[in-house]
Amino acid sequence: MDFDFKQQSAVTLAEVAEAAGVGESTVSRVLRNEGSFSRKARERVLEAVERLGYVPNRIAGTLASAGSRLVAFVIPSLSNIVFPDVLRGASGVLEKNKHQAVFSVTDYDPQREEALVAAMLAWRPTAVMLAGFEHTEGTLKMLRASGCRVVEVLDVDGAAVDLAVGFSNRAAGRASAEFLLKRGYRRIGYVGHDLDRDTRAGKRFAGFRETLAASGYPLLDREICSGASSVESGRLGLERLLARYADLDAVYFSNDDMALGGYFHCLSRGISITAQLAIFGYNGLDIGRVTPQPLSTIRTPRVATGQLAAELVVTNAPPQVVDLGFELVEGATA
Amino acid sequence: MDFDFKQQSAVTLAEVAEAAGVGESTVSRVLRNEGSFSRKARERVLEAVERLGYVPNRIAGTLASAGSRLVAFVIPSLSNIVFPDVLRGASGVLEKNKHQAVFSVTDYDPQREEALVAAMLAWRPTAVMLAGFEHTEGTLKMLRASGCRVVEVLDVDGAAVDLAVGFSNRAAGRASAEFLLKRGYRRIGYVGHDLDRDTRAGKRFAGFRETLAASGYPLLDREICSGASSVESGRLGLERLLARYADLDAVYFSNDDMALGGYFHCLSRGISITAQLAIFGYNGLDIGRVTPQPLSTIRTPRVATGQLAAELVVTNAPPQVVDLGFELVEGATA
DNA sequence: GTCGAAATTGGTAGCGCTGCCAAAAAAAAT
DNA sequence: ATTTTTTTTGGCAGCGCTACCAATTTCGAC
Repeated sequence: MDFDFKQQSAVTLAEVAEAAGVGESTVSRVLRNEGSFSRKARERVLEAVERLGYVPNRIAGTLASAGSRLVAFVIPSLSNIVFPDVLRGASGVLEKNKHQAVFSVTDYDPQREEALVAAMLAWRPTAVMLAGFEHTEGTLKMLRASGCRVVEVLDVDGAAVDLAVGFSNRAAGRASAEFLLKRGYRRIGYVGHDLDRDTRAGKRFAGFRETLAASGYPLLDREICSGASSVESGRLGLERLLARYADLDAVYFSNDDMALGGYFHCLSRGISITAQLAIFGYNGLDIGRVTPQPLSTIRTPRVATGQLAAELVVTNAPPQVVDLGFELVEGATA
Repeated sequence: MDFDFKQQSAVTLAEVAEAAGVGESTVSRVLRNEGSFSRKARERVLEAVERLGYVPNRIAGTLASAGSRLVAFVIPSLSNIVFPDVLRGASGVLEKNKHQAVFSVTDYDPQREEALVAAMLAWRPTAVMLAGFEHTEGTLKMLRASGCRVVEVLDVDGAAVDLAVGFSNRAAGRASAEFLLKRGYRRIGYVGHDLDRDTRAGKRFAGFRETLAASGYPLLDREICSGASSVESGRLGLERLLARYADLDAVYFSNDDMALGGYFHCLSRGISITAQLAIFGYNGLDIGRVTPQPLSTIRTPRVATGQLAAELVVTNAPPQVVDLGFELVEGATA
């Protein structure tokens, strides 16, 4: 299976200096466009760089100077569109500011998160971005000791290490409940995915139940599907829930994927949406806007979260928690 | 806006060595679990590491030794689920093999791709992964000169620089056309997104048209939506196409996102699917399996592509092109 | 033309780690 | 107890770059 591959290109800054007939420092200054150098020196350096096909070595550069301009993302998942969205927002800003994104996936496991944070810190990133506030003691300790910026995204209900950008999941849950109650729904159920792992979904659910309980129309039943959220498990979850409580009049789903599953279940079974059963989701996915009846949901600023998180990092902003809020989309399913 | 933040943790290997009362080399060997050292030395080192909260510096390590164990992904987009899927597959394998993923997003722009590849190579990655075979001359030149492994994913129709893992988009287009023809559809249209940028979608379309033309039932019309693929533009595209050709009996979409938009359009307008109009997609998204009528589409091994690509890299396999194939999902919409 | 200020330049000491090598210690063989 | 073999150990030279500083050149003003 093994195979001998040629070594890395060996053109170094010293060779460029030699070829250009200038000193190493001059090459370094020209390439970083920093400090002073003559027009002539610049031309000779650039010519040599071009001719030799020199590619600077940022490993060496970082070691010699200060910042790595590396931003480490330690995210729970890539299947849940939320995280690619945050990455997308952040990556645009980072690229514009000559930073690099590195990432690892924890699969919602705090122990893995700890290991991955350690691995990331070995690259001496400028900042580490994590989802939410729930981390192991070890993770927190490492982050605090690392001296690099820490951004906890997609939540604001908790104690931030340094920076935090997101919105209140608990408030989103409450707003969803209030909306359903206002619309007159009373026999309400919940279909969700694994809450222990996805603590933000857990917070939404907590806020939701709390509001229902306070209103005098407590949650009737819930169906928790093990594993990650998916359209299929949303469908299945609703089917199971309805088997137990056929007379539910509204169901809150842990997110839009699950809700779409529920929506399709209703379509398939001829369950009239809103007349017989209301459906409410979370996230505000694009697809939910194009279904024959637009999905009632809460739209979250995921891309903006990534963007702002990245901006705070590149501008070296002071520690703060930014609540970007969310928007309730009335839609037509509740 | 600026803010003074404490410097990086300054614990170095030398300090650990000092604290443990051993030489630097011994610390290095213990931490990498390589070479020989006594049980006692190991204990003292680990104790000191723990006590000082030492985090190895891979920047320095990489500079001193050989591989960075960094794998660079230069992908067109994070909105198109295809790429997060590939990343997901690869990231699992890479983490298992102590490699790190770095990425940048080109937004389907070859010029940006070139700039980003240059930026990536500055990190001296073990491998660079790109989408498809269409790159600028400059990109190819740099990649070849870099000496690092190159993996071109999600396509096999073209000349690979080194490794390639994917499937034939052209063949997928042909298979889709054959399927529709076999089902008896004759008045066929196409709704797609920007083909110049997404060359793989372009290849599918080319294969599709080719087969139709050869069959004597050439493509009747097409609607190209500018911008990225989305459910909304699929819906809109179909609406426009039907305004011109009301009597189409089947529509091929550039992917499942677009196709779902078309599907929803039919649902909304009461267009009977298959009886009046057939819909065919591409990708095999999960959501297409749960709609009341499962989407007819081609399922592609995206996660497996990422996995295999990563495996070939970590095992340093010889240059090769691996065609992972695809699966036609009959579904119920065509 | 001379002089001081400003612009430009190159040498060199690290950055923190690993690889190499020779020295020291421990174990095995005599 | 001595020699040989094996295991363990530490010193130190880089890896390729940037930061710092001192040296040199250029420039404008007098």
